[in-house]
Order: sequence, then structure tokens, then C-alpha cells
Amino acid sequence: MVPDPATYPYARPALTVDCVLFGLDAEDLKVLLIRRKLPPFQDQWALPGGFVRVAETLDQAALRELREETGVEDVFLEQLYTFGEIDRDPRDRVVSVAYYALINLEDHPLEAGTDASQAGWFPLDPVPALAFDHRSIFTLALGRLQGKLRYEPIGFELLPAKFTLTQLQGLYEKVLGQPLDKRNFRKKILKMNVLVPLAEKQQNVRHRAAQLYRFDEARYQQLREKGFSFEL
Amino acid sequence: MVPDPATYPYARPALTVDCVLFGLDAEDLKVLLIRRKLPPFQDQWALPGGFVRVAETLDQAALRELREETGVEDVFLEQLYTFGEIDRDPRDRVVSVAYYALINLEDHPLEAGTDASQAGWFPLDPVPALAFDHRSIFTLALGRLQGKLRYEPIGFELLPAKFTLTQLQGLYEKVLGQPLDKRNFRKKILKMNVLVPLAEKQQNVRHRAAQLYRFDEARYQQLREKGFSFEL
DNA sequence: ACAAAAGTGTTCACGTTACACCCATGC
DNA sequence: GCATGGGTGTAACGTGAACACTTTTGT
Repeated sequence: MVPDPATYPYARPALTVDCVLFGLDAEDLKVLLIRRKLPPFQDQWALPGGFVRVAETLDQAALRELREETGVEDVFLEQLYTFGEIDRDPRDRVVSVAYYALINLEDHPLEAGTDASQAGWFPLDPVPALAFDHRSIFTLALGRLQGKLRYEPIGFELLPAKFTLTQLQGLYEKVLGQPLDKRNFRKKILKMNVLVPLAEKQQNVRHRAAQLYRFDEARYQQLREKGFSFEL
Repeated sequence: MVPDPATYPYARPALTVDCVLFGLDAEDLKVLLIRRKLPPFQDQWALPGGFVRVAETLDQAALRELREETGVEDVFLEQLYTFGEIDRDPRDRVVSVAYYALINLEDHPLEAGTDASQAGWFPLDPVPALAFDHRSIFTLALGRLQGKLRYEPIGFELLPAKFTLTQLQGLYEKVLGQPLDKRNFRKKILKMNVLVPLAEKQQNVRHRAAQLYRFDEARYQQLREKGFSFEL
């Protein structure tokens, strides 16, 4: 039950969002971190994030902070968990709604925004020491990503719109940290009927050019309504 | 990045918790609702919940509200999602961290607390009209419960400590809304080795007394570390 | 011609599904 | 003795895992 805020007697915790932004490049999965300009944790690495304003939703706040601090615009974004330990910020009671986000590094090179003196992509092992409880947030985000990858088609967010099956397999291997069998992987993913082959192949490779595919989102939604579930 | 709250220029949203408490009785799965004493949504049904205090964590706030409004003490509680739409409360900007909770109705009969004029258990179809965006919260909670039930052993939270395989199967059928094959269900769950048969049988039933089991939490954790995953 | 990655099928083991009858107990 | 739910095995089927060679392209 919600008492009338006009008569609400308690002090309010502050409310922030923090974002774990994952990107995939040719080598491996990376996470975006910001170097803090101010205390506490001055000059330490931290997740991009900031205070939620009263006139924006949580999702909007997360997108705004990502834009302001990293210049990133079009990302897949999903709420992760809300962190409310009492002492997670040494200055004040701050509750933070954490998000994870996925982006394709080939199409979106990083440009640091104005809020941060530095921003950079870091490989996952090891992740540098992080401010606040950001390591816990990061760890939870990675676990969620690994989990969701298995039963929802979110991996495509980390790839360019047109991709090869080898790229897709590589993505799964890098994120899950285990090798997969090429033939079985292809059989399984193609049988799902959510990938459409394009009338186009790889260019400028010094080996046999691979078929390019795109993920058919509409087809996926259609199948999902009939009880189909993506699983790898 | 988190600016110093001392110099923080923005108004703070209010922060609440709301709980979707599920209980299972002999007939079906039920949800606990509170009748609101005050406007807005006066006399409508709502989820138990209330404001988060600065000196308590989110989990503590959820447990406190459950205790105050329903008298319930020992529950399985897990954070669900944080709702931050701007107009979800007509009076003020209120962000709410939603939880879902599971309880065994046989061991814990309801006693309404002081905060609510009425509280009651409702079957799920149909759920009555709810205040605020509580229907969305409820719907998400039910989906989460159904999803988690399949790959985590949380169902036992809805049963008494000692239960029969038929009770367990009934729980799965009621929550997932589909019939299961008795022999296959038993084979599968027993093969997991997380149920221990007790030296005890049902009493006072007018048919063959069933074997009682308990869930072996320690064994489950042990198996889980070796890569085992509960699945039904 | 050689290096490099693309592409392709079959076999086997295992897990999932479907299915029907006898047993113990209380009334 | 009858009504009620408890308890059990097997066969067919489908899915997942293991595994190696030929093709295409650029240099």
C-alpha cells in the first residue's frame, strides 16, 4: 500500500542507473568502462551511469547516460537488477537500477562524451578494479548475458546486421567460453528458420567467401507466438 | 558516474517496494492482495508494499511490508523487476522495486496486519482489478514463477517440508497449467537425487498412504557446483 | 600449388514420451 | 468389496553429440 507522498515522513534514497555495456570485436567480448573524474573512487574505473531525473523513465535514464558518457546511441538495453545495499555509496543512500546493454563494435566505434574524462573497452578477464559495487553488477550482468544467450536470440545485437555463421558461432563461443561443433551448430540454428540467407557473400577475404545471413526478427516473433522457443 | 549527492541538483523520485506473494492450497495457486484504505484507488485491491526507508535494504523493505501488511514471516523472496514509468502513481513520481514471494499456505494461514483493512488470497483467473500498474507487476511475476519453476527448485517453497510426489506433481500442473505424466514425472525427479524419502507416510487418508519426501537443499547445492542443473 | 576458412551427413547414445495395470488402505 | 489414489516398466521415437573430408578463393 502506498501512503500519500504529501504526508510521507521518510527521507528518500537517491536513485541512479548503471549500465554494463558489452561489445564484441574480432578478438573477444569487451565491457565499456568510464574513468571517474571525481571522488569517491576518483580515477578508478566504473560503469557508466548517473541519477534518474523525475521526468524520465528508468530506461530513458539509462539511454541518456549511455549517450552522454559514451556517445552510444542505438543499443539493445534490458534491465538487470536493482542494487540497494545500504552502504554501496559511501556518501549517501543510493539505490541503483542496473542495466545491461549490447552493441556491435564494428558499426559503433566509441566516442567518449563530456561527462567522463576517459572511456574505454576492456576485455573481461581480468576486468580492472571497479568503483562502488560495480564488480557485483558486472558479474551479474555477465551471468545474465550468458544465460539469456542460450534461450533468447539476443546474440544478434552483438553482430552486424549481416553476418556469417562462423561469426555467429564465434560469438557464442566467446561469450559462453566453450567451443562448439561447427556442423551441429549450423544444423541447429538453420533448422530454427530465423536466419535468412542474403544474395550476398563476404568480400575481400583470402579464402572461400562465406554466405551472409540476417536474423529475421518478424519471423522469430511469429514462431514464438506458436510456442517456438529459441535454444542453443 | 555518480555526482556528489551533496551537490546533486535534481529532485528524487520516491522509492517503494511491491510484493507478489503466491501461495498454493489444495485447489490452486493464489495471490495475496490488500484492499486499499486510502485514495488513490481507495477500496481497490493492490499488492502489498510501501516506501523504502533510508536505513534498510530493498529486501528488508519487502520483508517488512509483508510482515506489516499480512503477518507473513518466513518466505522465499526474490527481486523481480523495477517499475519506473512516470505516471504509474498519479500523485508523485514513484519508482517501485517489485518482488515475488512464495509461501506454503498449509503452514502459514493468513493474518492481516495493521496497515491494511483487508487482505485475502485470490485465485489467478481472473485476478480482480488492481490499483496502479499492479496488474503488470502481477503478470510479470506469474511469468517469472512459471519460468523459474522449470529450471530451479523453487517449487518446494510452495509445499510443506514433507510432501508426496503427487503433491509435487500437482504443484507443477497447477502453476504451469498443463497435465504431466505421472510415471515420467516421478522417474525424472527421483533420478535427480535431490529428494530424500522419509521414514514416514501419509496419515489418515482413505487410500494407500503415500511416501513422504523432503527436498535436500544441501545435496542440490553440492550437485549444482558440479554443473548439475535442475530441470523439469 | 598452397593456405585458409567454408561447407556438408551419418552414426550412435541417450533422454523423452506414451501408455495400463496391480496394490494398499479406509470405509 | 469397493472406492480412492499410490506405485511401477518398457518400447518407440526424436534429439544431441561425435566426427573428416571436399570446395572455394586469394596469393
